[in-house]
Amino acid sequence: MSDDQSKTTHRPRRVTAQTVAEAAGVSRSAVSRAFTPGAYLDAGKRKKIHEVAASMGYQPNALAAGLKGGRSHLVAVFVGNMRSAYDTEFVMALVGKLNALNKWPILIDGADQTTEQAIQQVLRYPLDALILRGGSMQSEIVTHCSKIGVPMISTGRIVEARGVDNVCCRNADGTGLATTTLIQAGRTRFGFIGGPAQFFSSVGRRQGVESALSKAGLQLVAQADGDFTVDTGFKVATALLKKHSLDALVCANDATAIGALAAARDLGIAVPEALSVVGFDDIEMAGWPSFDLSTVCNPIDDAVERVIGLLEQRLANPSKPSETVLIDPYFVPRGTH
Amino acid sequence: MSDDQSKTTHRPRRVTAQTVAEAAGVSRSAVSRAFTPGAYLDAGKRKKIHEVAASMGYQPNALAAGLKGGRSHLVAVFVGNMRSAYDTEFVMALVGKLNALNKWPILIDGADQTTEQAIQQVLRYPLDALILRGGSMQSEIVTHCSKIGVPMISTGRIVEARGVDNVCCRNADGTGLATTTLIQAGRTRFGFIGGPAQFFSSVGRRQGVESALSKAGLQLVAQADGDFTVDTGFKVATALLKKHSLDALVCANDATAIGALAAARDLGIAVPEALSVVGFDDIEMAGWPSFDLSTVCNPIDDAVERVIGLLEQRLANPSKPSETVLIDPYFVPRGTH
DNA sequence: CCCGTATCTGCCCACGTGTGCACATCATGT
DNA sequence: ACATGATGTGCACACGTGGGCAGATACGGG
Repeated sequence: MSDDQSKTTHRPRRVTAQTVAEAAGVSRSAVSRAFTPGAYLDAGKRKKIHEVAASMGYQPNALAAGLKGGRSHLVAVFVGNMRSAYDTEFVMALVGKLNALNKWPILIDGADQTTEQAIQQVLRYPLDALILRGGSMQSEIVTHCSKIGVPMISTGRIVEARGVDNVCCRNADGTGLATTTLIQAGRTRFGFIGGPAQFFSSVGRRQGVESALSKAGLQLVAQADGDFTVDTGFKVATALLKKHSLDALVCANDATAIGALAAARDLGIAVPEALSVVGFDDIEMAGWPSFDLSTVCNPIDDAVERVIGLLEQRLANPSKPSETVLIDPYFVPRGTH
Repeated sequence: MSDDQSKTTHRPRRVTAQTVAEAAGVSRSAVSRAFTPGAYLDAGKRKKIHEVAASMGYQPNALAAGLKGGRSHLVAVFVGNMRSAYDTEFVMALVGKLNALNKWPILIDGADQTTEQAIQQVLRYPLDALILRGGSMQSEIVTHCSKIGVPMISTGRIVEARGVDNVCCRNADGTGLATTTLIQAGRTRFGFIGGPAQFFSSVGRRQGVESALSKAGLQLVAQADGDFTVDTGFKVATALLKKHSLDALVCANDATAIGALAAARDLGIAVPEALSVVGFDDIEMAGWPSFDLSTVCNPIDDAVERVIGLLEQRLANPSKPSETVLIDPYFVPRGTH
């Protein structure tokens, strides 16, 4: 009796197909077939099974199903910087799309110190894919995933490796576009505030500014590195604007630009009359009335759609050659230029 | 031969313990033990196995392990509103903590139309727990989870149901605190902008304002409902400020307050000289130089820590009675009051 | 030499499912 | 009546792992 009690109360064991089969008076196979679209099963029996299953709260165990060799429907999503508004907007959009596809995103914080260990642990699941959003993934991990056959899709940073698909914005084109627009409006004394020096996107965006200026016979008056945050944008822009006389400030992302706007206001520099400020990404808050920031749209919906598309193609054909999709950014004129 | 080829190339099958065992010249059990801390195994043999495993990229399959009856280490996280800055900050913090615990968060977008279906699908996995962040979860789903024995932890909204632990902010205390502070500073003509009318947190926060005013012999001059976004905050605040002469505006969250700040500025109302504006949550951007918003901190780290604590307790003792943990908010004085 | 003990290892079962295969049932055409 | 095809169903296996159980080996004491 003590045994019975411990069995029935201590472990409220999950209801299984066998239990449902007994309750419905059919074989376990029939239950399995009842939940498999396209399987041969008498319509009446299928209905009966579904009723019994619903009353007992039965659902086929996805773990067992995934074990059988099919897809696990689990997708790891590695987020380089969870503090960044663009990355979070991106991830949230991606999560919605994956949910709609019945793929289950496991989120991993890439900024944490224990990330490498976490990735190792999560790779114990037979993942359908690993999606990288920005960040600086250890190449060791990429090699590992490639070895165990987990397809990877990188976005925001191009990873040149076997089995890695890429979706990335034409960063240089984006800042080039913005710079050209400002030049045509008569700006000549340009400053640029980047992200961390080695960051993929920061490098591309800087090049875009320099090359557009160079085509017009101009060059950067001043530049500095930030870290993609508002606070640092504020500090770096303050220092830059105090030291140099600029009439245009191109920032590597919107957060930096928003910091720069506050800096200009505090220094009494009129935007956009005396100074144009443009950002990059077009995060939601760039359009808020408080900022009304002119920026370069790094279209999230496009990118997410392409990521999803690549994922589907990859799952349909695992040996498909790797692909790199480039997304076209476009200038969004608002009130700061 | 064609068979061989299809086996070796078409399906790059996952490397299994059996393969490693053969390569290392040991039994499959030995491989399993090599990855099980505390299991009897010759130290040298364990080392050898680890080396071989590393070279082949072997990791024990977590699906199979979870199937065996232990924990799956998967935790579903249901996010009511992915567009809300507070919710995203909360989720990101939660994700980091779960990662550190080797629990794998599966994110589900609660705002999507297909949410109910998605939840049903994800419940096919034997989840360790389901964490609800805000939103209005169908009670049907709560009942279902309770039936199949998946523990739930709700945060941001108190769910009274069997098997649901709660972590929630003392919303009324928070706005009460802010209101009292403004009264002591001499404010008398109060307005309040809430969230959607039926929202749990909005109701509590409104009550806090009304009760604090009532204690001081005052009452609300004007109030309206928003939807917790900046844009709507701007519109609603504009309407409110045009119609009524207020000297204090309490907003149900920071986004609404940020919209209200822009509205006041556009209407030429000086903040904080002629009007105090306070928000709720203390999201990161409330502290940005552009806003410098006085607000009520709804401490994320505290709440996440309590959620994690409840999760650990629940896993250690599944029959532990449900618990409701209340978090104390506190006023954060900045530049808008 | 024998026995007890401590340490190590292999066999085998259970976990819950999907599905190939063989078989059963039944309607239909000749 | 019999062959044939269509439709439905149960058996049994495989998926990859953890761990219980018993057997093997080594070692030391009597």
